[in-house]
Amino acid sequence: MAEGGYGALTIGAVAARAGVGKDTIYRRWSGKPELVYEAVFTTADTAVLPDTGTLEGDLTAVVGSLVEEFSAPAAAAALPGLLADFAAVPELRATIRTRFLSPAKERLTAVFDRAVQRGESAQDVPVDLVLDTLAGAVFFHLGIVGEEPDADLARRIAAMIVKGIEVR
Amino acid sequence: MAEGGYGALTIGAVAARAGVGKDTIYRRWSGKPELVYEAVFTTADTAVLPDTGTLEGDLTAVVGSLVEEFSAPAAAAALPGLLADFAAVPELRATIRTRFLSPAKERLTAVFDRAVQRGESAQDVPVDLVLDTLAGAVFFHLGIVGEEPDADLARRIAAMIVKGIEVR
Amino acid sequence: MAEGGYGALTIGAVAARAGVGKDTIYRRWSGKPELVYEAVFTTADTAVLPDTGTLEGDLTAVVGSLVEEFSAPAAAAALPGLLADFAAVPELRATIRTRFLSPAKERLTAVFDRAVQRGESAQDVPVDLVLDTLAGAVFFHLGIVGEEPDADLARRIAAMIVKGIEVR
Amino acid sequence: MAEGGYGALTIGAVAARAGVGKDTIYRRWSGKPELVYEAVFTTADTAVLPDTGTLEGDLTAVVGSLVEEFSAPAAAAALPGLLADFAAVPELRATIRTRFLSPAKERLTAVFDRAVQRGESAQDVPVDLVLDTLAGAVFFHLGIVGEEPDADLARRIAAMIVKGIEVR
DNA sequence: AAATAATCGAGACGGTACGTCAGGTCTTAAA
DNA sequence: TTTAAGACCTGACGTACCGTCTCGATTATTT
Repeated sequence: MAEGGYGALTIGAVAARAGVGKDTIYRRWSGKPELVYEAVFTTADTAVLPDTGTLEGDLTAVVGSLVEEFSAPAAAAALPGLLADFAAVPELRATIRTRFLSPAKERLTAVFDRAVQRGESAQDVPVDLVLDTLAGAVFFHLGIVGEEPDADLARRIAAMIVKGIEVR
Repeated sequence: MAEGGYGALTIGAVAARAGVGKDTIYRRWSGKPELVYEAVFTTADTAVLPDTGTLEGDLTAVVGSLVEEFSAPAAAAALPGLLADFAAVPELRATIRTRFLSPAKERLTAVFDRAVQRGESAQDVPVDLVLDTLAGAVFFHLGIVGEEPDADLARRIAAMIVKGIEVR
Repeated sequence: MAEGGYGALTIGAVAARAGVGKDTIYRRWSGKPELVYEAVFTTADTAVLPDTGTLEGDLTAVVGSLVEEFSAPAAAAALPGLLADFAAVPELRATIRTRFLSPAKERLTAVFDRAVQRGESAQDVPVDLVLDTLAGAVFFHLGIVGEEPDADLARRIAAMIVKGIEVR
Repeated sequence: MAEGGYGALTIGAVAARAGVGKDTIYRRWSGKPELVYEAVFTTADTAVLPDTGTLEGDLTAVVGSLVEEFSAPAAAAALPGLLADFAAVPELRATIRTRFLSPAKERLTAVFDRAVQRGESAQDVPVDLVLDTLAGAVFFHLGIVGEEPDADLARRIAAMIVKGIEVR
């Protein structure tokens, strides 16, 4: 992944470098997308997000973890091609949210629960849409356009969006 | 594009269906990405955006045009693979903003100019980041996750983001 | 063998159908050629050839037994590929005469002994060459060209050759 | 062919050594059997057989040309596997006589015509059966059993068979 | 009767070849 | 000069079998 990117990675080369037959790869993964996904995005991020006390602070932390996830070298190289391959197959497409966003969704839900209790947020926040927006922003900015992972990025994106959620 | 998606479209098939030699294709386009880009995203959207009088209204209109652009059948089928191919080559990657977002950027700039004059918005709005966020949200929601193009989507995304820009 | 021929027969399929592990096959036979040979050509033909009283009659009986051996369904399906595999390995090639022709050779030797005693044949008949010719004729006619096993075939081949051996 | 035999010859290796893509091979030949056949057995043997004046002499010449054809290094290495592959496919099997024996058949027919005119042979000689016998003898002796091509072989086989054809 | 050894089925494994496909370049003959 | 047609080299694909190997489970043998 790091050497040539998603497109240049071939099952045959992976097998050869692993000292393994191609069959052994195909026995465990159905193809390149599954293999790369598992290799790159399975380091379960179990760190508990801090309770910063404000919606904006919490949201910045969530976006920060997305930035971290999407800007890791292997991930950045893999993401566009990987998502394209998933999106090309209806069955795989349906799993994208779960695969890439389920930890973020849990965190986001917790963040909103706290915000509701503090009275900062309404109860009917459309979590999936917010998540798509956050992830889309990070993915497009880093993965597609290829901007460097600005240290301040998470804060700026979070700030932009938090206002639309807060109860004024 | 519409029949099999970006992955299933081959230069050979395009040439054959066009009753043309492959060379004739390569004489005009450097490869599949350029060909598909020009075929799908070149219907210059020249419609002038209405001046709705409010930042939120104007922004909704901009996001609406993005939704329209990204959810056209051929575009939705092409986008993920197309962006992945562009993103895989540094030279092409640098052109993504221009290619896909330049009309939207013009509009967005105009919208912000008006908002500044109305006192709704500060002068230093980071247009590119806002644009990445809007485009990312729309692309991820429609192109990747594959949600149907909700009629209300543009308004909801715009509403979410406009608050972060408005001067309170 | 009967279902798909020698080429379509795989050790794995044999093992599976036998409800046996592949190792169990390899523990008993060194590979496909040995396995098929033993399965198809080991039904020891112990029938004693009749003493017809003439060289031609005896020879017809010998050729007849060759025809019978080579035209059994499994044998006809196996022979070309089997012989090719044997012929490809020098050590196995050396065993072909013994494996496939030793019963016929015994009979042929006996037939010639009787013919010499009757004065029908010289003493220095080149048994191996005659045998190669008889076997080659039968194998080529049935196994390769694939002619149906004509009931009269043995007599016609024997008649053709007996004249060259008889003392005139 | 000469280096590893029919079994060790692969389309990929042929293509590589020829500096050619595999597709180019498959575009011209349907597979290994056709490729090897054309490479090894297409050097049309156009030499006119001499009219020796006797059936035995003529027949020796015909068998001699078969011996020559089947004992050329590439041919000897190819024949068993090649015939096995042809014999395994009904459509190809039907072509074996034509492919390998048609020049010999022409010669044999001419030889018999002359023999009939000289009164040495009956008119109803079963040419195909004689040819199968001659070819089978040569093939089995050289190709399968692997005997060295004895200089005298053609004469001995011809002598054995001519008697069965001659009118006595 | 318990401990040990041998044998087995299942099938994973590293290899190698298969035949197909698309990419992008090239050659040819006709327009 | 440009074109349609398609051959060409390259390299990856996903599949099939090879013969070896490692597993447990099941028998047999020994203690």
